[in-house]
Amino acid sequence: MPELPEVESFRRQIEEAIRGKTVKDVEVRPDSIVFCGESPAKVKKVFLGQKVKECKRKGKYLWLELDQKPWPVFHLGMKGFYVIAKEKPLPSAKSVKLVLEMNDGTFFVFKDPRRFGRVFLMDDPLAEKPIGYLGADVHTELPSVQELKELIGHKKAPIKSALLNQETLAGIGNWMADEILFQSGIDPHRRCCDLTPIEIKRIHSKIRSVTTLSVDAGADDSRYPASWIFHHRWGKKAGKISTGEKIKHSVVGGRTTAWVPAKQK
DNA sequence: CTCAGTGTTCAGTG
DNA sequence: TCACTGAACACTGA
Repeated sequence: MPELPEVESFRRQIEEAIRGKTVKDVEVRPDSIVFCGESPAKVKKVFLGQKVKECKRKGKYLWLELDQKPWPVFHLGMKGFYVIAKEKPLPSAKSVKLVLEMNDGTFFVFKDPRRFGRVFLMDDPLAEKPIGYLGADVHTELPSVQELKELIGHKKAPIKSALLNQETLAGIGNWMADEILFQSGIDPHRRCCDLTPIEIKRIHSKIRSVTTLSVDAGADDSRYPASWIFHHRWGKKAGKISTGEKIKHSVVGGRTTAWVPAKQK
């Protein structure tokens, strides 16, 4: 689920559901991996009795600003998600990591079936380790074309790897990178330093449009334009885009990559 | 039964 | 030292 559009969409739902409310009860399901070694008791103490002032995001990280620090910072990993509910999850509910009961009876639930997600406790999320090293957020602080050129123009890595690198730009994941390069008409294997200024300009424009469109669609992929490769990239057998050209799959930047050789040079 | 996957980190290489 | 690559991590579903 979680690339920038999905995380931004969760952020908005979370603000809507629990902003300004106070945490009345906390259930932490012990998991030293997801909670980075913090004890359940400590995690519980961070939330209990605190008012949620804001829910913020940078790249794929999201955090709650509470009355007191430290603040909880979440990363959804590959399969993590949040649920806003009116009822408490049953003890038997699988992959639940954290449940917050707010003072109005709303429940905030964090689930992570694959345990690649993380919860960190931080005093200054924007300055500290993972988030502090992120590049500019492609939704809220997209660099100019010129800045993008300076950021990637000299790199020897494939353009797809550069787009996936969160220290270069924050928020793009596997499907977004493929979508951006598909719409830019650029082969994902191309080295950054071989791209022309015109091509970098095209990539810049598509970073903006793919991000904006998917965020505006609330990360509901059924609302993404029918022309997007997104709708066809997973059917690995005989995959074709809407105009009939064949989709090829290869590995770039360590990730499965879907691209259309007939359209991407 | 085996393998890939909407991600990140870290050891290893040049 | 730096840029880059590939494996490891944990678990589910095809």
